[in-house]
Amino acid sequence: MSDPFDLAQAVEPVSAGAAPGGTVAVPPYFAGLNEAQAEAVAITEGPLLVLAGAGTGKTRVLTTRLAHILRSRLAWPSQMLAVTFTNKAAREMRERVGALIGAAVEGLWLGTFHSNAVRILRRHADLVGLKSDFSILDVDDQLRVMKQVIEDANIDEKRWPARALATLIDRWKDKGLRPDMLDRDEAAGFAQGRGGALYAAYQERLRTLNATDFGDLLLHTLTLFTSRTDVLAEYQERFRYILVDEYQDTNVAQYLWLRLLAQRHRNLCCVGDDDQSIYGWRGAEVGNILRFEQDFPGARVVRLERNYRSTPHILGSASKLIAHNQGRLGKTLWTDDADPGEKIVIRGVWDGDEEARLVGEDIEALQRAGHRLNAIAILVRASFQTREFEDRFLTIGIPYRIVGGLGFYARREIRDIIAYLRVIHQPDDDLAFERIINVPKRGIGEATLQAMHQLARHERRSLYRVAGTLLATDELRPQVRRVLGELQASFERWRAAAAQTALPVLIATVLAESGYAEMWQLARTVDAPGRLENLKELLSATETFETLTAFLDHVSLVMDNDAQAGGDAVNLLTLHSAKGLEFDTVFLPGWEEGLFPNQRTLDEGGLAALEEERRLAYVGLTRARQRVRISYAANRRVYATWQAALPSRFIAELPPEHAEHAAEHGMYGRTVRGLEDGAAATPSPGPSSFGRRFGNRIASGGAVAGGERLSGEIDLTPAGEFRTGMRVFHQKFGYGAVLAVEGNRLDIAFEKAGRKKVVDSFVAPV
DNA sequence: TCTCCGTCGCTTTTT
DNA sequence: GCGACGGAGA
Repeated sequence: MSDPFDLAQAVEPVSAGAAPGGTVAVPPYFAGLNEAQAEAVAITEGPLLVLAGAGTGKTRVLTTRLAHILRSRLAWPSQMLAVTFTNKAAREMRERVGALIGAAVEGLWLGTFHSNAVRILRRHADLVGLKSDFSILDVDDQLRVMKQVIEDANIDEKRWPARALATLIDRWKDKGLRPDMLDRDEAAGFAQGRGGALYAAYQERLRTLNATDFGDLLLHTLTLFTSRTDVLAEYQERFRYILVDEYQDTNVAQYLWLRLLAQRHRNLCCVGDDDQSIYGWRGAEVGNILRFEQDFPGARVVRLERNYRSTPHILGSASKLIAHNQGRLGKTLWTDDADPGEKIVIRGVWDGDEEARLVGEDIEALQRAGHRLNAIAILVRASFQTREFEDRFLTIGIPYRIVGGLGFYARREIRDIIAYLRVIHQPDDDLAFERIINVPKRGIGEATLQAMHQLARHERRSLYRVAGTLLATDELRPQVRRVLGELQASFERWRAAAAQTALPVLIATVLAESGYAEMWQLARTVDAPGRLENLKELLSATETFETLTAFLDHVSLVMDNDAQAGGDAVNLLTLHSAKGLEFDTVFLPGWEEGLFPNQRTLDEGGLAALEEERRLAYVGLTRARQRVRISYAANRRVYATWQAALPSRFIAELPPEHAEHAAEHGMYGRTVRGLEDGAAATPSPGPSSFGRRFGNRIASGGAVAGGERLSGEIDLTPAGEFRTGMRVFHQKFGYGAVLAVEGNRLDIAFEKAGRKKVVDSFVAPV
């Protein structure tokens, strides 16, 4: 692997600032901060790492710090950059800072890495080969492009799936690596050494689409900063103070990005907790936070260790557990709470059904004791685990909500209609156009699309434009031509209307005139009414947007999980999406070897992966304010078959003085006998099916399909070589003679098919 | 172009 | 055990 820090080496290290630090008078908003918190707020100058343990008042410190800098007139809002990972976190911060200092938050650069990057990139898009109205692809689009690239390279997509390539490329982008920066070993990682070439082809394709994916937003800004020092200098000068939340989750690209921006003023404050780094599998580098003091010489480190959230028993358990990890910066959470609270309860159960039943009973008991369901959460390792609980809760009538899951904008009907809007906004958005060209069904099928693609590639124009050309020919069947013509006419109409129509009205028009709404009205599936509901919801959600562009930007960046506020309900969510949240009562089911820690993760990532799993357990425990109930089942259904399972190793890492096994049900005992019946006697159910398949992919050799792609010769036909009288061949219409040439359109008398107008790229001279 | 059927593959997912 | 996807046939 090449040194991911190549880029950094081109950059001066951020040196120690002579930090004046501290403030003179103590402003009122310092009241109530503990000593460490106050320090984290007051040290405004120079690099600062705030190690904020779970429940130590991190958000409060962040917002107070922001307010403090603004109040002290150290910087104008427009000179501050505050970066979060989620839109939700950004929103919360904006609200809380707003509450502290009022309207001055206007002008603050507060947002996610991605939204801040877009803001910069739109201004300078031309410098990295994009137009400023570039579109931001979501994962689906990304995958579709990837498939095209793989297909174009004549690689068998079965053997080398687009998914895998996408992951590979994403990881490169996470590291800040452009195609030209890969070293040989890395580039050879896919389809017998063609990974690097495919990456380059993919980037090229995105450029012609005037599009970026998520990783590009950062990568392109990095390119911009390193290639144009004048632009970089402008932003370096502007951002006097930079604040970063959840620093343990930054990837290399983000690190480099921050490092470049912070270079001038050196006032970079990063807040994070190495023990809560759980996104390594997505390219996050715990190393960033571990290395902070080396990266930024002279950095100060403040530890927030006083916990205001959990009971001593919970804290004691969490601390003991996480102590099993190596390579931590080390913190010890403490609380001066005199009441130790309830011990953590650990329960072994027979199977998933019993587990769900038990949790259900507990919740009912809590409910009777006056606890609110909103304050109860069930945190699972994998989302499919929620199903058993849902089933049970439906049966016994406990209201619940799934937190996370498919976000509003990820739903099919919403994506479809957004595709319509994207085409209205940017007719050249091929991916969007392709998505809806036959939705609802118009009879425009694969064959038509194929022809359009061929022509589009040949003429280097978009599908939408090409459609216009084809409509003037006999290339398409009359039926298809009519329908496509109507569609295009509709788009022209909508586009003309877009400028002076309110967004909800525009969308309603599109829904009605495209037949899309009707499609769902006629559908007699169970989900149809819900989808129509969602579309209605979209209408009201768009009311607040001034322009179509503003809305589309919002959509690409804010794949918000609409906070299903609702009434009082139990929360079902994954451990990953629980980070940053807290609940009175937390249930942690499924603590079994193979499931948690997850076997596949272990297979792929070894010790580092195990430690990340442990951090996940730590995150789970520290979500709880008052009580934690852990459970493990002796038998777990994995896909079709029953697997025997052993308790998670993490259970043994919980200290008996803080965590106790509930009285034996006698149920778990049966397991052991069950085990002897010949099922796997090894601890983990996992490695059997999971890991192996991945191995196959690497082991098996040749791709290659090739040969059969039609019409290489047609693609190669140079333009303008047709003359009147020339004899030609057309795939569909057969042989004929050219009667007239009008630009790229030919008027041809075919021997069998009669007189037709066709596009020259579909015709070969003979 | 649509529909039916067999095969494959199965974790987490802030943007 | 289930859904997504691709190929074959109507």
